[in-house]
Amino acid sequence: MEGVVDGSGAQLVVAELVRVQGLLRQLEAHLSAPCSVELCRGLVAQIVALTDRSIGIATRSFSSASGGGAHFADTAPPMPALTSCTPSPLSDGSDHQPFRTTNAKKRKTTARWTSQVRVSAAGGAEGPADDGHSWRKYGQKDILGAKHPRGYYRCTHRNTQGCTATKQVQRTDDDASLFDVVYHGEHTCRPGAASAAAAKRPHAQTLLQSLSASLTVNTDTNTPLTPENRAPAPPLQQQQQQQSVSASPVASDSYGLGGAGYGDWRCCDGDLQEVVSALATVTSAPDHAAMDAADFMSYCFDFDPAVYGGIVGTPSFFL
DNA sequence: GTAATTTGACCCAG
DNA sequence: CTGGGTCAAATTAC
Repeated sequence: MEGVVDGSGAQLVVAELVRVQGLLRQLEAHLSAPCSVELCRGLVAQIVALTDRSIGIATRSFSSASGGGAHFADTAPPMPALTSCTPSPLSDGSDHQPFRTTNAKKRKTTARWTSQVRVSAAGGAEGPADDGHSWRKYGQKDILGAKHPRGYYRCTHRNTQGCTATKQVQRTDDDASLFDVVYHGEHTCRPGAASAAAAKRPHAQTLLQSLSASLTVNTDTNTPLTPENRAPAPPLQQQQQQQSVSASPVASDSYGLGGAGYGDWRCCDGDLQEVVSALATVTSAPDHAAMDAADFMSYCFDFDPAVYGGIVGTPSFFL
């Protein structure tokens, strides 16, 4: 197993996780003694922000280590709690060319495919988990050969801020609790300050999922399913993925790794997936402040103090 | 009253 | 001609 990513990125992620650990310990201390709810909320906010940064660092590390493109795996198996990017009904012949460049009056010409993920329903079965953005449904179509209709959404801020991001959501045929979500374009809107971080990195959970999926190990060969040995995707599709990532805010913000290439950060995919899962959970936990410290850490990190003596410590996947 | 959703029609690529 | 994506009027929700 050798998901190889950038070494400096690894150091940054470790540093961020250590800070998260410190904040969690503070939170634990505060929760075990009378304290201000606002203080705890502030700590949670810092934890979320740091986690978000870690996600961004890890994402870019993997992107650079894999040739500059984020890989939205087409063959990764499903994972608990996380979405998986699986062969989808969306990926039929027509969807291999989702970005037609036309001058069609009614068709988007600027939208680019950002990601294609499979997500589980949030709580109920009405729709996939909130991805941090506000969407407005503008259409629904029955798709040939699919059991469920496809919903079309655009960013709520399209009219006010000209944000061109769109997404398509379709319940999977085989599991009604799963949704295939295809994102087009980048968010150019500027939501309120409360969600500024999310705006800066609009699909943190999506990217995490993609990151995790991209490092899924083929258990038969014990070889990571990198783009090189994964079943070949349509060339156009790969090209589009790379284009969308290279132009994304994620790839250009201040935490960038300056084009660093392969490093010596070797990842055990199982551990990585745990970390990714934990990070994704932290950023999507419904009410961090409502949990007590033990529940919070258990929920987010499957943390057992008796075993680990720490929340994160030095992640075991940094070998 | 405003915003969001629904839904049939329209448009275009293949 | 067909299927997918979008529009926009009507409807519904807040």
